[in-house]
Amino acid sequence: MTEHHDTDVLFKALADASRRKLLDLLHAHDGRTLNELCEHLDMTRQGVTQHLDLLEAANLVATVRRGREKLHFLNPVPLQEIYERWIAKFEKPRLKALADLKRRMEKPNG
Amino acid sequence: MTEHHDTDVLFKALADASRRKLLDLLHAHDGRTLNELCEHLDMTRQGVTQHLDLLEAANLVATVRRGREKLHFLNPVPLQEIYERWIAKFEKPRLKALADLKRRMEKPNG
DNA sequence: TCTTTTGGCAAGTAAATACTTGCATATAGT
DNA sequence: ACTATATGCAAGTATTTACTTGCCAAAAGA
Repeated sequence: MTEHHDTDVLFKALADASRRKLLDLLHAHDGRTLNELCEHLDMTRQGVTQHLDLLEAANLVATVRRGREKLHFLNPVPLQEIYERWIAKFEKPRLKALADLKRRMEKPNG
Repeated sequence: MTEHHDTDVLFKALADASRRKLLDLLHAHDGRTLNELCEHLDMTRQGVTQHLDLLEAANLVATVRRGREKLHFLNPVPLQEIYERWIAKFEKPRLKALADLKRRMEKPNG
């Protein structure tokens, strides 16, 4: 609507479970090639490429070519911006405190 | 994918600019009726209803009927959960510090 | 009771989305 | 040079999504 275009691209990039899984995979282990990522998703390589293209357009993934391979890296900055713009804004201090407590209780030795 | 269904519903609810605008409207002023919300969006009432239904399914909006009116309230808890699960997880302390700094510099008298 | 206001329900449509198949290209290894 | 590997590009398709139009019902006010 009256909103920044990048914001829309970013939220749309996050709106698909396969793409969130790709982010998770890169979070667990950065710098993977396309084929390495494909092994974890139940779709063709071309499908994965298209998802990665969207993540790259949203600036959530950066790539580097090394020879015939393409390495993928996670960029968490846009997620931080979502937090600043969309979550901190809506956050009630009490609710944050509750969430913090819940997190501490869920992993007491974390 | 291997993911919780609610997570998908939540991200999909946030993936549309009109729905994010509705959240903004409720953040600015809670408890609005359907028609009040319609005044701010350039679409039919039925279209707005469908967006609100998705927000309600994602538990981002709760409603109460008062006579013939339907009042809408924002529930920020799922946003907090996104933060806990998706942003804090990907966050590098340095990047958070940068974002904080950027925010302070952008509104020096905020 | 009659009319207006507020909202619900259902079906239709146009566009966006998530894939696929098929073929082409560049790098690497033998 | 030949083959295998890693990826790119393009077009087709089925589903989902974001709307619309049209009609219906309930509550409120005259």
